[in-house]
Amino acid sequence: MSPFYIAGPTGAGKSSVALALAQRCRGEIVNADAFQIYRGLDIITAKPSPKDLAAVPHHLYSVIDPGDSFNAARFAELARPCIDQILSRDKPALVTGGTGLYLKSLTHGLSDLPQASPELRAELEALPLEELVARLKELDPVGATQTNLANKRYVQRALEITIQSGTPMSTLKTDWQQDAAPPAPIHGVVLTRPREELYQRINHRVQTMFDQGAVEEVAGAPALSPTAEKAIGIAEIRALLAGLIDRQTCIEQIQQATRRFAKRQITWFKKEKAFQTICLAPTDTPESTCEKIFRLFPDLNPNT
RNA sequence: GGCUCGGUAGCUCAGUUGGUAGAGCAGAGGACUGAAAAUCCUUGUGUCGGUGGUUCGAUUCCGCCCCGAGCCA
Repeated sequence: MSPFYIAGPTGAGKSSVALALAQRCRGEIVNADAFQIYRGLDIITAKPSPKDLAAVPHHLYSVIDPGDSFNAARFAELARPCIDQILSRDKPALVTGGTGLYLKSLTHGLSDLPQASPELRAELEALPLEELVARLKELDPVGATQTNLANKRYVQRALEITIQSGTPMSTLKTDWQQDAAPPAPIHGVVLTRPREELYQRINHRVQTMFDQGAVEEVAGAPALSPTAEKAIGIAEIRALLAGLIDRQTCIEQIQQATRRFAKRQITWFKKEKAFQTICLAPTDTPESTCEKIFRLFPDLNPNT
């Protein structure tokens, strides 16, 4: 048995569909969102409500200290046993989230690569991009052709792998081709909406976050790790708290950043051919969406 | 009513010593193997406010009109 994935851009309604689906098929939900995994920041990361979290088993929500750094490999290490355990109890595991890389770490696995090294990273960070590119070309010429050399972060990572392992990154990376046979059958859906509607939902949701106390949440947040700090809204709300922008501007900036993020997610999921895309309409409810999913995946339906 | 500035891409503006125009932002598209809500790449034709005139040719010069802002009555 394999898990069932519920992916899609932010604001499409993944969480409520996952909840309804879990209730219908006695499933358990596993989080695949890079920020809902941290403790705290419940409002700003749009976590399911306490009521929803209590309604069916939810896993990997609020399990990482926001002062800790986290990454895709650690996610996969946590998620795999969690999924296996659910499946071993003969329950559907509904992996739900919008972080494409995290989902892919489960569907396709990650190559066996060295972990991030804060010291090396800081050292590389100090160097100009041209210098990093030159070093990569020297240490791993093949890898240099496979890396986006305009993206400093990718060049840094390629160097980090090569330097730490002593082996060129290009020979360590396993094949991740789209058409290559995945390690296991992949079942899942991408839930999306027409662009205009999705954007309206995002705008509305950000407004609601402010009504619910997003500003107070960020003001009272503990020290955040560099990774946790990247959640959309934190920088904006801090600017508001510092008096650099007003509330309306802050809301608009967060809405815009979220819309852009959703667009990037849409781009990512477009090429995830293993997932069935379901484009939802305003009239769709979590229930009606479940029916659509059951039609595509009859095995999930407990009544068949 | 008079005078002075403005009116150019969705927004803020640049520019054309007369040969129909370009930046930033917004928007759109794309990439993605341990920072991924991150990071990076690509992408700019618009009655140059309207209308007459001068000119081979006007968004550019001139007249009038319309719309803003300011000053003087």
